[in-house]
Amino acid sequence: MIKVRFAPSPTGFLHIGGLRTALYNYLFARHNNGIFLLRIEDTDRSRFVEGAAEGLVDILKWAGLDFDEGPLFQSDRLDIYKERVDFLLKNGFAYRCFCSADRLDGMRKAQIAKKQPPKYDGLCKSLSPEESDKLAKEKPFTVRMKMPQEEIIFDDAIRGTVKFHGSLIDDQVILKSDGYPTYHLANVVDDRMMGITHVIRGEEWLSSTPKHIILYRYFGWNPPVFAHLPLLLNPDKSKLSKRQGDVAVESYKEKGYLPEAVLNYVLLLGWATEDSQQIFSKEEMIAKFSIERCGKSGAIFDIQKLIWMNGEYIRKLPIEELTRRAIPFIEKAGFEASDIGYLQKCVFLEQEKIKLLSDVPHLIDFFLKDDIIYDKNALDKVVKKPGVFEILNDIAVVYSELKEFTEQSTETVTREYAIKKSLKTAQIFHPVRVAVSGRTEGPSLFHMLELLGRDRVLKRVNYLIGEING
RNA sequence: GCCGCUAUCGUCUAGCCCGGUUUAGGACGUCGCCCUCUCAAGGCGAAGAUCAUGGGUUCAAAUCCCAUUAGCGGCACCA
Repeated sequence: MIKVRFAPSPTGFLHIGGLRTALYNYLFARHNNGIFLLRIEDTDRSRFVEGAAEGLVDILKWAGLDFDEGPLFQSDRLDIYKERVDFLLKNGFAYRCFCSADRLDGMRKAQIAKKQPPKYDGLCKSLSPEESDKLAKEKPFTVRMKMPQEEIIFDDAIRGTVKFHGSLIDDQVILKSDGYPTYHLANVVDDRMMGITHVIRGEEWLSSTPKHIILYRYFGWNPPVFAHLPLLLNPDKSKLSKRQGDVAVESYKEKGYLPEAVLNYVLLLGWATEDSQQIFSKEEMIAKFSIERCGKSGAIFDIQKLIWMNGEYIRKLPIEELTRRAIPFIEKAGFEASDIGYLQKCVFLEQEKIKLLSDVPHLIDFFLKDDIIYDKNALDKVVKKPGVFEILNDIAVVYSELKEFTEQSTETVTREYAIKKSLKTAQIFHPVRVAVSGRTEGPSLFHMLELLGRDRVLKRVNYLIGEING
């Protein structure tokens, strides 16, 4: 039975790169009818952020990456790690280290200054068991694993065979002086005890993997399959970071990206099909995903393509659904959103123009409020032209004489008026558009007029006539 | 500094494992044309890649081999 996990630490919001890792794990599990587990790696008390774990669960839910087990918290499992550390200590695979943080720090700085690799000098390694036991009662200590001085070779499902030499790797701290395990220990122990078969994680873990391999060996366990995903990059090719744009999935949600689009976009950052398919339903993702087709090189996060993709998904959404999702944004902009039927009509007229849900309030605001703002540019370009005053006056009369004020009837009489006056239709359409909406761009004119209704249309046209006069 | 990973259009990538079907394919973006009451959307088209560089192997290399370079990642009592 295939089993994978997503194992974030609760130190803040979910990173967009983390979302991709979670997605790949999720897809791999679903594709293989396996299990997807969520584990919260909260072993660093100094970086713990209140509410972060809940936030992680919420945003995963928003993204639709439902997990089958968890969330499991490492802080609930301290006894288990402690027991494993004792095992290592007893078998000589690890030793207590009583060096102070100051000593370690000074040593590291000196090594770096001498252009040497920063590495623990092994001072406490030579302590006898008796000395170690005695000191342990007096001083705080950490526990370090012993790195064997040999070549460590492992297979990565994405990168193939990878080799490191143990002599170059530090005797890693696996238990901190506060009694909490470090990532390396907790990760290995949990993956084993939770039955994880495939570890799919970011490339930043590749060089730690030999430590994990050795821990598995010390415990007498078979390691899982490792797959290290390429990193997500800033436009300058450095590891994607806060400084150069949004990395929190939460902020994409707030900006009005659809989870389907974010997932689909992130899917393509490091994975592709042979035919370079771009748009995937979730079912297709699950059906087609495979680790073998993951790329090896880092991918720059291109917001332009995400925006395009979001537009694609928005255009495909049924109008009821689109409106439902847009309502929080409409309300946030200060508009009343109780008349769903009316909002649906407004949103429908603008659907093909929406890139982000947060665009919606602005796109439809002239349907929702009376004191519309006339765009300066629109006034200059369209209204301040000779003949506009007369046209608007005539049109107001024509519209007021209409029996029924509909898309069809308004179009018919407007075109008739154009012929009668030997005007190009655009000479009438444009000023009317500006008069009723305040701007030059918008939905097709007559759909807009019908939705606005005669009263509002006449009121706005007459208002503009007054403005031209004044 | 040491270790490791990576390297195809501006960006995401296909092709590479199993050399010839590649005038290196698709997508975003850009530009042009069409449609059109505007903006979009849509349709059509264009520009854009000496396949990091240099050597081999071969009748033939983006594809195989070697070296080099560059970029990135890791080297915490962070994950």
